[in-house]
Amino acid sequence: MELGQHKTRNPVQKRGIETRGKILDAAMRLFSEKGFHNTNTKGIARAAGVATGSFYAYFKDKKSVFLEIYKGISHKQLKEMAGGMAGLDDQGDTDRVAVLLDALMDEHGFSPDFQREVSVMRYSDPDVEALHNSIHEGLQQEIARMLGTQKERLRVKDLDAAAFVILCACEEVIHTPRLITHRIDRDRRLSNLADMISRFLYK
Amino acid sequence: MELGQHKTRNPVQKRGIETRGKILDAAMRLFSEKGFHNTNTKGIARAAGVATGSFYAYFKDKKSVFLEIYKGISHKQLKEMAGGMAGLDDQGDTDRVAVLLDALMDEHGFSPDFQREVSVMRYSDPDVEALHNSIHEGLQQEIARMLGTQKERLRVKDLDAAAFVILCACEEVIHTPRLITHRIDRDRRLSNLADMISRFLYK
Amino acid sequence: MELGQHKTRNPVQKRGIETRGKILDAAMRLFSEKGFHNTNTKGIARAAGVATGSFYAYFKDKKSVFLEIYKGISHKQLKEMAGGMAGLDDQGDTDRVAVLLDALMDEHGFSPDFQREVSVMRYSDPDVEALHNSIHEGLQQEIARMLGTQKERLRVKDLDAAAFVILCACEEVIHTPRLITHRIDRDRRLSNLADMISRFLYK
Amino acid sequence: MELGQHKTRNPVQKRGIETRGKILDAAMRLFSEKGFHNTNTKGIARAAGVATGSFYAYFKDKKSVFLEIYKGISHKQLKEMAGGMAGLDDQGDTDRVAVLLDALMDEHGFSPDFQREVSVMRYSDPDVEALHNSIHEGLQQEIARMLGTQKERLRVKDLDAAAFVILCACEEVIHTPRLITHRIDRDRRLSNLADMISRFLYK
DNA sequence: AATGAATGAGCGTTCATTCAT
DNA sequence: TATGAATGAACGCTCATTCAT
Repeated sequence: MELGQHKTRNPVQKRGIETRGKILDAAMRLFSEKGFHNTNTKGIARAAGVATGSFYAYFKDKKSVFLEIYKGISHKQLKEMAGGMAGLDDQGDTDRVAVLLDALMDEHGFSPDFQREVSVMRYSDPDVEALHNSIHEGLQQEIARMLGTQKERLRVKDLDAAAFVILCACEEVIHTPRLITHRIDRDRRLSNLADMISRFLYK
Repeated sequence: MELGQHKTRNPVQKRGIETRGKILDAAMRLFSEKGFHNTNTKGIARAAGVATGSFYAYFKDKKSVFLEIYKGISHKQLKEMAGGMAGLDDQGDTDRVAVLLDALMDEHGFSPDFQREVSVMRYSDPDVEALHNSIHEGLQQEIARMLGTQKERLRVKDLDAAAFVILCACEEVIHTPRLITHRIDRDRRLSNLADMISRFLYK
Repeated sequence: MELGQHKTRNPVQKRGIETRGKILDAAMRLFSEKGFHNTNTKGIARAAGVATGSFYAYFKDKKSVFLEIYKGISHKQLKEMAGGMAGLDDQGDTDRVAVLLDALMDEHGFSPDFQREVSVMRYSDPDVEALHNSIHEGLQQEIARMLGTQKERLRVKDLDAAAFVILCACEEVIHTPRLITHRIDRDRRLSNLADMISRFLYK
Repeated sequence: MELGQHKTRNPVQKRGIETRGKILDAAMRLFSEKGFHNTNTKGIARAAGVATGSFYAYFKDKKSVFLEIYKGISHKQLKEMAGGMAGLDDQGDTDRVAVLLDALMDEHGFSPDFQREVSVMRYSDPDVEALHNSIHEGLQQEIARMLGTQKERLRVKDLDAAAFVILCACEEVIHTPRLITHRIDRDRRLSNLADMISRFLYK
């Protein structure tokens, strides 16, 4: 029906929808645990408790499951972010930054390992890249919009660019330490990040 | 003689050194263009204009070429960074940040796309991860050391944490736009980044 | 369910069992014709009329097919030998030796060329060696047991050692001429062998 | 000059002859230790202290070294056997059999592991097979000739067939236990073998 | 709709042999 | 003559995908 659905089944019955869901769950678990390239379709099918063939009945190929999982996550992410931001129009500046950081941490909180795999894939796959860019853009706009609500208190003028820089800083600060037990503990990292952003933004 | 050379040829003659170099160049080009997983050894050999067997005469396997390239790049990187920092002990604050950014941009300037591939691989390969972490640590210490020379002018106290946050911010701001023709142009990105760092660091 | 099946398919349906069988047949044919080292997995698959991948669906690797074929043959061998021996408890001495020779010839009769390949492999592969040794031991014990039923007629005392020597003599006499159209014809070879064994064993 | 020398160097100078010898020695050592298939030409050259290219200057290919080594060994073998047999024209029967066994044991004594590798190769390579057959034939004729010198004492008539059967029995009895620490010790094996042969041959 | 057996292109890697120096 | 770098066909094996049942 939809474009890009490529002959895959579009389940409307309860059973089909469940099967589809089981595959998505299994795939997400395996991608997160072992990475995209070390996960194979047979493994996903087995983990989902279905036959290999069923996998291809519901999904065009391995990558399309990956993209679909990512879409789902991002959707939740953006909604959560928007929700979080909405409630703080009358908060103090420091709180705002804290909420922003929380929301972004939570972004990864949903599924840090899967997010990591996205960071990997976005460089080697155009589709993942495109999707990632659009999510990034969405988050950035959300931040910019939030900044727009308190313009008079801000020292920055170029809200879009500021949002971009903040988002980048947050992402990397959040991502990097996942890899190692870092010499600098979490509190020091986050308080410095929050401090940097506050000073940057506010008069 | 180096450890971990695993039966590979260690060329001393001109011809051998050239071949080794041709393979490294080709590998770097292909890794950068298509990513590690989409590059195969046959392809590298072909691009280098040598036979498959020659690849394995000089390198243990695909990954070891990758690591060797990365080692070379990082070595240059750290030296350059240290050099750049050395000359600015009596510069003004803004200049310092500019020089830091330049050095880090240049870091990627060496081979932006390969760096990108490193970011990819560090998540899925422990050796790449370890090497990347040690480079990151080196850069961070270099920044912290530089900050230490002008303590009285700084508002931040935790120099290590500050260095970490700054480095992360820079890396992501520099990396991300490589992927897309970005809506926010380079100047806006960089001036905001510089501004953020300056406000963060200095009284 | 058997141990050592290493992720391989364990077919229960007719189709799968057939495929497995086709692969075993083809492998046996090729091993016999060209030897283990000159037979490759692609060749086995082609000869079996299946894809390379199917080979690896049913067998861990090339060697495991070899061992499985050998196991099958040996099993039949030992059973047949035991059967043949059972029926002759009241036979004359010459007949006994004749029956023994028949059973051992038949041993090879099952698949002389494959047996030859076993003789080859046992020297270079520990698993083949172990299996071969256990078969050899089994045959030897069978002979010793048979000898034990007519002790009073025998001139040999060390039944185990006698069984060993007889078995060796038979094996080599049977094996060797497979290689060439021998100058000494089969009847001369076998009658001398039988004569030697009889004189050795009986008063 | 000679046929089958295929463009290989035919050294007459001392240096060349030495090099050739070093290669033969190294090859023999490696073939014996690791088997033909697990020995590679690079390894032989390295062990011989010469360059890969030199290997091919003196030998057509890997197999031809193998054959040449085997030829050398067999030559010595046959001569030794003939020598041993010559001196015993007036010995008693038991002694004769003992001498024969000694000579054949010694056959393998020269280089048991290389002999083992011959047993392997003769099945898979026609050239090795042919050579092996001609050696076998030579040994057999030597035995038959020896038997011919004491006809009146023998009960066997078909000397050629008897020689064949004896040789086979000896070979296998000698070979087999190389593989395992045998349950039946050497003395029991050999005395039974000698007994069997004596009873077979003599009135 | 669901199964899982079958497919085969493609991978990383080895090594006997050749050839430029 | 001697070197050892270079060659490339061939290997064992994997796995995303298809298709007969």
